[in-house]
Amino acid sequence: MPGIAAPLIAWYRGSARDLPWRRPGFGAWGTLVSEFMLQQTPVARVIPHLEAWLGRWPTPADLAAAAPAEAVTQWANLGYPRRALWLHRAAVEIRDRHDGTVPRDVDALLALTGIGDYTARAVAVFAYGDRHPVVDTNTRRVLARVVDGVAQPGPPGKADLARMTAELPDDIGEAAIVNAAAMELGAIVCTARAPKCDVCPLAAQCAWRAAGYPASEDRRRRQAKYEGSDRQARGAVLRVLREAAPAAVLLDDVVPDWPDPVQRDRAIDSLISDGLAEAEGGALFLPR
DNA sequence: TACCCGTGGTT
DNA sequence: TAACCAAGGGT
Repeated sequence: MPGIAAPLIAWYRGSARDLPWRRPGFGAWGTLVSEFMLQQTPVARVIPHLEAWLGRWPTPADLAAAAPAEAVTQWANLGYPRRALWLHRAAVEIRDRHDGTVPRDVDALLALTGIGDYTARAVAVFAYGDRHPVVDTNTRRVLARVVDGVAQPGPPGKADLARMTAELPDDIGEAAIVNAAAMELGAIVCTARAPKCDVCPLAAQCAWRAAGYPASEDRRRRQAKYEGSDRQARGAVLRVLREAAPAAVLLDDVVPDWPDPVQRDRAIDSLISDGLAEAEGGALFLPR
């Protein structure tokens, strides 16, 4: 196995997308915000929201000084609004525990609300240039194909970090590029559907290609239907609160014609439980 | 571990 | 057009 680092680095230098968070001097806070937004939301949808967010709150302290409601409102339709709440909490934690500076230490990053294995290492590597394995779904798919010879990766786990570490060059700068390049390759070449193997820098050494592209047994759970789901109900309720903010909305006026009133009430209760809404005096509003 | 959590573009 | 997919994390 010749190793994937050298061809990945060469390919990345010539083919990587020009993305805002890759600009020199983008800053650790910008990187952190971008990573929150990129959790399960496509790049193209993130970019305009990211720039607006950083324009409004250029530092963690700026966001920490705002009400959670403002963060949830600014999050708009990016989806998974708990991320907005968690990003706000992380900003408060950064202000209170780290003197307003995004921490560099992976364990300190992991201790922040809403930051897990991927985001913690992404900040440490892309913002601070340290040497850690950064493993996202794209990286796992690339390794599954090139190294394991299977179409799709198994379930994510701690072992992913060790196997990515094994692919990283000793040179810190090169290690950071390999992390970014594996993600980038998975995002634009080694895609889930219709991979572009004719332009892949790893095609010559790809075990999946050599094996004739065997299909993986599909152990993936089908994504739950959105139409009629609790998630849709929550989304509808939260949209009303966002559009009314900072005003509260009478409970009777919160999606009053929702087809299933029991589901509507369940959505409201779960939003309150998550801290995304508060109720008082028969009215519902975003957390202040 | 399995499941839950939004939204909109693509096939 | 219904299903798939998207730089995950918390519980």
